Amino acid sequence: MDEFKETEVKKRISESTIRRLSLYHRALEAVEENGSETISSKELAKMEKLTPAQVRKDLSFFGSFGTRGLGYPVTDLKAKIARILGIDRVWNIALVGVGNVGSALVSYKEFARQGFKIVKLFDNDQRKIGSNHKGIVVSDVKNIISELSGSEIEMVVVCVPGSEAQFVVNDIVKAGLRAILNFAPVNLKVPDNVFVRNENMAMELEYLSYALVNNHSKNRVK
Amino acid sequence: MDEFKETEVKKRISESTIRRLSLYHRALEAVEENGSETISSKELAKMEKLTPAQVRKDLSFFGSFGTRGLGYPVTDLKAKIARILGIDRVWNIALVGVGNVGSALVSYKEFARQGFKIVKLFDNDQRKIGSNHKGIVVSDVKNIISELSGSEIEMVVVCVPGSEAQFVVNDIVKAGLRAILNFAPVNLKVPDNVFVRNENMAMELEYLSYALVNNHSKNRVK
DNA sequence: AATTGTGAAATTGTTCACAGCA
DNA sequence: TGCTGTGAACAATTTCACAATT
Repeated sequence: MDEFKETEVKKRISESTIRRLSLYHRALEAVEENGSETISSKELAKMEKLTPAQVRKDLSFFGSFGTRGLGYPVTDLKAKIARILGIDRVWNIALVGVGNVGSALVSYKEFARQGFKIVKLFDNDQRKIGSNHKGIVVSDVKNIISELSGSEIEMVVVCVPGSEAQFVVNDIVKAGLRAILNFAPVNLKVPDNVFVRNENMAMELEYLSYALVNNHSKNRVK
Repeated sequence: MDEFKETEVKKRISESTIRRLSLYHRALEAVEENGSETISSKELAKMEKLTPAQVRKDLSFFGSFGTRGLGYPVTDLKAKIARILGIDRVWNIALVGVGNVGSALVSYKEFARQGFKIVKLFDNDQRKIGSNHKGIVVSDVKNIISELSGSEIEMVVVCVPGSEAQFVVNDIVKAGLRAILNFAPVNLKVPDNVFVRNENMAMELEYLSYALVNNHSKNRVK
């Protein structure tokens, strides 16, 4: 069974590597504003509390972007990472559930700045349907399948209550979309080719609670 | 006796285990509403898309909560996990930065439901200071050190712009607090005994972007 | 018969250490 | 000399597999 490998075996890039690419990208934005032209793995690592080896290893999965003895060219590396992450373009996004969290996200600058553009809103509340949020008129979630099918929208942010989330997601999947950012505190069932990321803000507070109660102390710096 | 587990030399429990405990707790809340009295590791795993072995291993770090042949008692296990996470009590929380995200969190039901009670608000905007959000009057962030020092507040949610976050956090640390949930897109520098969790919503969209662009498929054969 | 609890094995992820290059 | 790129070593985490228990 361990004979020959296929020639085009896709390397398995770990989720943590991708998440760190986001951090590197963010750090490089800051460095670029400083005007620095190059940055070493050591400096980049320090900015995000990682190790230089980790930075080099992560980047090496995608190519050789640096110059030995010098470091990485800031602008170029930033562009390459943006390319890898697919954020060298605009993504059109729909948001379902214009409640507290939903309406906050409509105005969330960090999304816009990274090219994530919320262009459509849905809700099931008659009082909200037809109302205007930041120039976007709220549509009835009943029409979500037809409005998303074949549209320019490729991602959906779900901010509805937990009890409704699965139904909404079923419709999103029916409309043929494959990327969902879920703020509802439930585990969504989706087909294998659909990507779901969960944003669970209470979970982070629970982690802090655990840390305080268990009186952890962090690792020493070597 | 599993009572001794707590007094033993502290095992290093991984972050992922703690995060999964949050998931188990959430799942058990749902199961309890169903009225089921016991649940097997297999059922619990299925609810959160994990493996039964993972569930048993995670729980085994903290004690023997189940009965062989039967499974785990739902209400009891839920209470034990709440105890481990430290969410068997109310945590008083301050929130700094009453902008879009900040004010959404003041009304975020999931926090309240888990015993995370936002009791104090801070901002640096004169138009917001003195205003009322859900019964809480916004204080001037200038007074944050004195208002938090020795108060009943033990955690702070930071929702200020990235450029201000480090300054606010310095004051939180000066006030003696040790748990921070950070929504600003920057890496905060804090002493070793202070816990910071970062909530980076754009990062999750970036992950979705990567997944779509790289045409991943979750059921890819290894 | 069903299911836990847990060492051991397998897998995945991180760090080391150094060859290679500017 | 300084710093990258990377195989190898190491560490952490997950899964397996089965004895123990009800």
